Amino acid sequence: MPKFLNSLPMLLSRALDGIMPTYRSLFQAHGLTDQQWRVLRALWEKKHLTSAQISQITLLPTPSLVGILDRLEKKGLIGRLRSVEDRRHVHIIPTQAGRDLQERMLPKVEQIHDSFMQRITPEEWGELNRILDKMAEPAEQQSLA
Amino acid sequence: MPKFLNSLPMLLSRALDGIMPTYRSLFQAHGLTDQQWRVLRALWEKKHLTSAQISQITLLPTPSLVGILDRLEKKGLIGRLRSVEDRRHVHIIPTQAGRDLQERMLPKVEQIHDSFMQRITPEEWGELNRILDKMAEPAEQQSLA
DNA sequence: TTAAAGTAGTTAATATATTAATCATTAATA
DNA sequence: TATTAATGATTAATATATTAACTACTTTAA
Repeated sequence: MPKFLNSLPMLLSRALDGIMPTYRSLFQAHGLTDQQWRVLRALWEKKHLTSAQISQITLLPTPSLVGILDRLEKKGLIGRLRSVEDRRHVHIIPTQAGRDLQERMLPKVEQIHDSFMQRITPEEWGELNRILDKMAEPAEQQSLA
Repeated sequence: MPKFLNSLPMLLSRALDGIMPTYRSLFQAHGLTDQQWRVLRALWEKKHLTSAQISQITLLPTPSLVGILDRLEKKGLIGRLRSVEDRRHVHIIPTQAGRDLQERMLPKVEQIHDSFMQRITPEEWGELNRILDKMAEPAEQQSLA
């Protein structure tokens, strides 16, 4: 009967529920949501990225990005600039304030990451990555009429 | 620089993004969202559960459950019954239609689960559970002014 | 070169997540 | 027992996810 709790989605959700609050309290202390941080983080060391590129890196769906970018722009952390070569593209550019905020937050984010890493061995971390990527790797859609 | 993609949140998000679409297409074929299925699944073999109990089992936040239960109720899959002993509690009870739907869907859900299990060994599955639960297990909130 | 097909970003509609506040009810305590 | 504290569900406000549709712009191909 506890099969439900042992399902793959529940296992992963439980893990995320366990780790995200620690990250989130840091993000909130800097006025950001999880997703807003992800976008800033993706822009790390980049001059600019398109919305589609950010979506690919952050795994955030592009319709969600519209609002997320709106709010980051309103906070003065990024800017939007329509491309001249191809006017369909919009370059997302971190402002100086955006870069500063990233730089201030990144060490603390890495500190949290390290604290989680200390709970396991490097070998276990490698195993975790290997197993998860193997399970989630794109495959033929199975039929399920 | 690819440190971002190798973070724990991104690893787990990537895994979820990889597996959920397969489940989701099944849920959608039966007119349910991921969360609605989770609630039905939690009620499996139960006479009734309170909203708080469902939240604990499914990891769905109770404010979200209000709407989720509303929609399940509107579909005739569950019913709500205020407790007589303690009028603060509301019993969530699957209807016959709800039980029938669960029963029809469960084999296919397990089939999907099995298909993912076939990608790894039982030992790897054990490792995955052990490592993730170790990383996400509740600990002292770390300071992060 | 013009109509058709493709692309990037966005809007729209609905469902859920997050945090705080509220409401009714029950438990605890002076 | 009158008050206060605690509890369970809900509401409210804002942010995001999901799917489909749409718009402006580009590329392709007749």
